[in-house]
Amino acid sequence: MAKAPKTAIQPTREANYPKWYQAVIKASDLAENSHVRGCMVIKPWGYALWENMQAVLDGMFKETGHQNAYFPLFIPMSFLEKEAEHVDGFAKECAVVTHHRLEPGPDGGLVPAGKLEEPLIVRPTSETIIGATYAKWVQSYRDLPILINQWANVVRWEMRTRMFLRTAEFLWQEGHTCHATEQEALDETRQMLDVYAAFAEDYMAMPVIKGEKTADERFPGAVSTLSIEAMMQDRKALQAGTSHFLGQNFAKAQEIKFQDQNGQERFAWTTSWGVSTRLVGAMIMTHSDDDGLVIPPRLAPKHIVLLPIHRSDEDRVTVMEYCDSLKKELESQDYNGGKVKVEIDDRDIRGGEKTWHHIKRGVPIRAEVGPRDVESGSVFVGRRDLGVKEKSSVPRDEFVAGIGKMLDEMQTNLFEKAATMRKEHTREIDNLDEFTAFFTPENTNQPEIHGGFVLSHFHECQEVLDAIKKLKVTIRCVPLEDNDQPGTCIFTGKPAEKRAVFAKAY
RNA sequence: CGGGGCGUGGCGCAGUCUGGCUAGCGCACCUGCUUUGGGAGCAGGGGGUCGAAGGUUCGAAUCCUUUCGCCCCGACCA
Repeated sequence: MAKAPKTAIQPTREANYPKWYQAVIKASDLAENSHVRGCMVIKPWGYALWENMQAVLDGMFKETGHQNAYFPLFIPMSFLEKEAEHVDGFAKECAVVTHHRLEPGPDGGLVPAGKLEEPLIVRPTSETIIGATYAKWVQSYRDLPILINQWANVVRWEMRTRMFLRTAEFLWQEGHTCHATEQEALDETRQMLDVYAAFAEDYMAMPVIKGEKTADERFPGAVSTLSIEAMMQDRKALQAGTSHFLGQNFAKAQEIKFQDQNGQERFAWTTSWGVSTRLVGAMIMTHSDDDGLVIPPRLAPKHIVLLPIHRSDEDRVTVMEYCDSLKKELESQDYNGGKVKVEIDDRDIRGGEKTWHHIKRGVPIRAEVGPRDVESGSVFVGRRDLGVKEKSSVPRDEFVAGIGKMLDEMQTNLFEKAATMRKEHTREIDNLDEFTAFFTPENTNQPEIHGGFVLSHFHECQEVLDAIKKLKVTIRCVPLEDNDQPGTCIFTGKPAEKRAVFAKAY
């Protein structure tokens, strides 16, 4: 017996969280670094997860009246220049296309030739090009609203990248809507935030706080930015989705105008909202453990893996027959608006290795089937959200009939676990000393997991920002719900209407 | 872009300070035998010229110069 490591993933979360995160991605086969700096290759298992996220979100967008469309990858540079704040926000991270042809160079390689008259930027986000298009589409109030989403890739030339959390190129969806009235646009902004929150909680099993960003954290060019914020297992915050009320800023910059019922010419009101492959990172950091990935059942590409165990050829035949028919029965069971997804892993490798393979990849349920199980009409079941050794024998009929319930239980369990974790590390703080202590690690020499979410009253001003910057803390958002008690800003002593969520963040 | 670290078979590393036997080790891989409700054991085997370029030297993974890339921390950000 080889000395099996205590955990499949090393280092553990406690020992080194960032390294653990990378190790999980590698061990679970989600993605890997590519030959291009800052860009990743999303492998089949990771992409299947993203596809599941896409499918659910896409359904939610359509239920709320949106349609998909597609706009160009390239944006003329002049488009970006039209909205001043927008330029400031994105100019530094734009990839720029300046040529359209390659020619043999003097040293044998290729050199760019055919300089473009106007450089094109690779979209970091599409407000400008979509806005310019909407300007052509909108003449009358009868043309509104426009409710469009696009699934796309965008490029932001970030200084520092991290797989899924921040890559130079990433996949996302961006909704862009255009309305006749301010209220309608505001309602849309809030509606899509609620959609994101519902997705995060109901599908990702990830509790989130819905809130509004302060001015310094706002999307460049937006009037207000709403976000959902989640707590990762290292107690840092991750912005998991944003919904922006753009007011008339982009409409004015790009002349999205229409005539209203009274023949008056008016600027439209626009919104934009998006979530990205960052959600995969959020999912990893919310649920995974020191044995690898844990996938909430409602997003899992496979719900159950059947692991046949057999020695003789004779056993093999009966075990495989049993597995095949069990697979069919399971696949006829309803789950989450579809059917249960089952895989039989009959690869000719050691049983232990096979089991760990699926543990590391986060398959929700493992069911071992050997001659003994065949004989007794049962299966030996292990759940990814429980201990590796917490396996139990379940009668086959019971297993099949209860599979939906078991997956639901696991889904709920994951959410509860995450919610409990967040609750334990969230507190209301009403004085600065306590606040400072909360965000100061005990051992400054080594990175350690500390802090969490703090709800404190604040008066939005530079003084507050300077104070928290020293602690490497940011204002995540001002919660939209249960936040009506006025108080005193713990940094300035000024009266404050609301509390904000303070946290260290990704 | 600032600070730190690292590039040696598929992966993880040792060797580099103090140049010198055919460049090692673990895992993975291949073959055989054994084992089989569990990340197997034994035996045999294949694969690297040490990120790249230049230099010093009788001799360079090791010293010097230049360069490319990656990771971590910071600033910035979905």
